[in-house]
Amino acid sequence: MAYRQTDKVSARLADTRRSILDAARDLVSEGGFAAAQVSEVARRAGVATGTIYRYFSSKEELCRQIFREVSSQEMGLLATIASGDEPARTRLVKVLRTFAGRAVKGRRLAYALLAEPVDANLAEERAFFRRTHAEIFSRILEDGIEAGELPPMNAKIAAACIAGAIPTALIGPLAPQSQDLDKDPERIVDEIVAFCLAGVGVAQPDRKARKIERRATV
Amino acid sequence: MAYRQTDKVSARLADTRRSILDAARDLVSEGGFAAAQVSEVARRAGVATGTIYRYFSSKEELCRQIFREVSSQEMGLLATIASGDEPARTRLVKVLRTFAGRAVKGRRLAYALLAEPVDANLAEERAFFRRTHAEIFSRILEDGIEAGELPPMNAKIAAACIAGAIPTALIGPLAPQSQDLDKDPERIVDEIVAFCLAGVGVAQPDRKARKIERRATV
DNA sequence: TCAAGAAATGAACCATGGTTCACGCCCCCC
DNA sequence: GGGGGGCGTGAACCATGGTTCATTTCTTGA
Repeated sequence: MAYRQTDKVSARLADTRRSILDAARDLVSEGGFAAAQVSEVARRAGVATGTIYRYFSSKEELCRQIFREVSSQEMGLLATIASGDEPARTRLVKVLRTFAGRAVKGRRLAYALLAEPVDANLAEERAFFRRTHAEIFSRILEDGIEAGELPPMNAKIAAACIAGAIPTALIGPLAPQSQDLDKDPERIVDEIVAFCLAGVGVAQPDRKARKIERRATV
Repeated sequence: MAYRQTDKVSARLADTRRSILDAARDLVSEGGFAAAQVSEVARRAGVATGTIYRYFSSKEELCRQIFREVSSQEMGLLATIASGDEPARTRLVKVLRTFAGRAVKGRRLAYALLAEPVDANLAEERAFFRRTHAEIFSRILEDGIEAGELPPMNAKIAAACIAGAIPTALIGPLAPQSQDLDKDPERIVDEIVAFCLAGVGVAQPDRKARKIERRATV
């Protein structure tokens, strides 16, 4: 025996792994998963193509990691708001505004996570991500129905509608022009959230009330 | 000069073209665009692979044709309802129920048209399709707002929300189990349409009224 | 310093699936 | 019926992009 991994080395390995993940994530948030070609990731991370395969068994696994890292961060944010002890309607407004607001800010990334064409394996990961969204929405709705804050409805279906409406109205061919989104994102987010709230039977607050609630979100 | 295309020949050519298109469309509605590989289309149509290229300059063009044929049929259906002279709210209900109803019935095809990963060129075609949908919705909404049947809102954004909510709630990972959709499609369609109507400020009709309107849709 | 083994390398490899093309056949007109 | 095409064929070709692996370059303990 003449070689055993020392701390210094394993730290360097961890660094390399990290820099590969970072490179991949950057590429994804710039140009979607399509831009994250193995050789390009390697170039960015400053390693050889083959090196990627010492850290990830396949491109698919690398992409999956990226997906998990990014999406779990987003979901954590929403889950925290959702599990607060405020009234359901308040939590609902905050969650929707946060979801929409973050999608606007990180449009390219949101596109990659929610809408970009990906292959079957990544699609699974995405399905999980979206289902978690829907579950967060639907749990709040159920709370609200139980508490009499919201009218009775099929919460799962309403949640799916919300999870479809918000990204569609913000990303992709039905979204407003990108420049308009940058110019006045709040107005557009307001409008979309208003649609969803009305959809689940929340009477619209007037503009002044809206402004107050707005402060409470990311 | 010793050859000029005769009627018999051009009829045969048209037939072949048609059978290629049919084969491709069948494959798409069975397994999405992914299943429509050139060699497979050729096999189904009973011609050689190379023959496809005597009728279509590329696979992309073939797919585009399929897309147009199928989607223009769907859009025509909606456009007809939309341009009727009934009150905006009635037209809206009919259009939404038709859109949702057809998506449920032809789920695989709807998936291919609306959600399946496709490459950039087909994505353009899809964008057109979806924009047309949104335009149909938004025109009705504008009519309704103008007539005082609907509250003021940004019709374009609301239309995008609708165009996102309905497919998301019916197709893909957030849709109910396929067997549940088959068991009682109407109930689910009702629920989704109710969400969208509420979203644009239409007070919910009670169940009896709904049943009457239901008869009026495809 | 040296041997043993891990880590890194990147050019070659391979799988997939669209596209081409040299050839044979059929159709038209003289 | 013969010649000048267009039409049909399908095996070969090619482009893309992920994956491998023989080789080289560290690292480590003796």
